[in-house]
Amino acid sequence: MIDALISNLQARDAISVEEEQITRSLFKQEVRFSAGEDVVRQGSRPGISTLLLNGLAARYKLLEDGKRQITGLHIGGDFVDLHAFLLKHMDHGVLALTDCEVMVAPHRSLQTVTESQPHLTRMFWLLTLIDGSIHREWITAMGRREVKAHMAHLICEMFYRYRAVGLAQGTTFRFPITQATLADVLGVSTVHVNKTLQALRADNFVIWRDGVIQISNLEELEQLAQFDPTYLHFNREPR
Amino acid sequence: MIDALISNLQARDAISVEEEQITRSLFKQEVRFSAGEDVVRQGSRPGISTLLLNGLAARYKLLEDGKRQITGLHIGGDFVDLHAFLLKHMDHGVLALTDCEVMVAPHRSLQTVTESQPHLTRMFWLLTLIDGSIHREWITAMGRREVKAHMAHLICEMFYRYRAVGLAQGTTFRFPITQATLADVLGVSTVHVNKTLQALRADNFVIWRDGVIQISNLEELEQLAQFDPTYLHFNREPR
DNA sequence: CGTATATTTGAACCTCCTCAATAGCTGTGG
DNA sequence: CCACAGCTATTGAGGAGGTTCAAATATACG
Repeated sequence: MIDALISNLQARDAISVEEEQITRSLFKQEVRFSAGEDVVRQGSRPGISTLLLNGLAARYKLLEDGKRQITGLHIGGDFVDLHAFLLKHMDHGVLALTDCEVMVAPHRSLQTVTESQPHLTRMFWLLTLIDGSIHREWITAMGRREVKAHMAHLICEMFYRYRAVGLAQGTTFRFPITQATLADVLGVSTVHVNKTLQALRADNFVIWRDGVIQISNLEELEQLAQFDPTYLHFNREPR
Repeated sequence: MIDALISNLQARDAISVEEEQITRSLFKQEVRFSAGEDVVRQGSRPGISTLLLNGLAARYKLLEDGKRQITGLHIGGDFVDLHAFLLKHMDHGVLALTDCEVMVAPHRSLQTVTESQPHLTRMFWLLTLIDGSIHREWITAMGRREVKAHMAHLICEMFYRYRAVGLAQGTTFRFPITQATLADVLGVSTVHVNKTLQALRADNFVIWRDGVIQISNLEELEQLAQFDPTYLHFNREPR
């Protein structure tokens, strides 16, 4: 199931057979986390980086007053804490929102890649740059979109990302997140998430039940969200 | 004045004399931008990356409805659009907030670095990862801090960053940003920026006049902001 | 000295929050 | 098989934080 990572790479540039093999060989033992468990702890210094095979995970920061903000969502095929390879210190945590299967790559293996595989190194670098690009879009959504448009934007983003790894059927995809968690993504209260969600349903933008989202009209939803998928950089070109 | 970039690198790991020379040789012609000019245009595909020598610049996104969100601030020594080297397409613009001097590095030179200088490559990668780390902190501030604390947090961050490149005298530093621009950083209205700033002044946290900030009591300001400089990764270690 | 830019102020309004209670769902043990 | 616990979703009401609009007041510049 490292295939999803390969898909994510192939979606951005051609990956040679050798590079694919090297990438696959990076990951050793498989580990499972239950929903609610920390995959990576805030403040730790991991010697490994984590590839999410399946499940939903969140990067988050805790404030002293107990508030939580989720700064990123990750699905199968995401190299969740690749950045720890160079940052060394985790300034945030990674939480399993559902049961998760992951595989881990020792940092010394990644080091070897950087010493001998320039193109693959650039591709890994690229993955972290796309994370950054998503961060910028989220900042924009938090600062300058009202909550309804922000939520619509998030739905669009997750749809494109799930589809890219083959986890969407038409415009339907599984996105098992609770409203309380969603509140920590959007930076608003749970109550407001609930009411906003109802507004989206009432206007027939989405059908969202039992952790499954069905986008009724993608074009209209994108318009509401002012969504432009460019920032996900799903274009294949020499990097 | 590439020194500030070297400082930024040296602050995170030892850089060899050879690496320093290679880094310096990357940058060719010097270019000047006046306040208000675009350094990099949203939607463009630059063949070069830009090092800011001095001045203040902002990354920003424009929404269709005319709203603007600033997603990052950059000062002398910041490799402003290094990420364009691999992302290729600019999903946001970079704006000179004051007159700016920059130098540019052709992407093919950066390509050469990645082919032959693994450690330097990792250091450049690291710079983009620190940008990402700052993005996460901004997301958290936007989502879970009230405006007063958010503003305090930004002041703390800019102080640490200016100090790291030798541009702070004690707790005083030049930060020539208008309140309207600050509003686009914090994601609030200009009116509210003004009132929040007055509150910070009234409580004697800062003296901010003519583009110069003097932090009256850093410790108290950091407490108000719940500021922890860890995310700036100002620690020197093997990367 | 007039024009443009930046800051400051006031008032009405609205988004979103907090607090608190209700209702539905799922799994577990007696 | 029911009772209960625990989690998730939903609802209502009052209140705080932040917005918008509009105008007044600096401040800078040629």
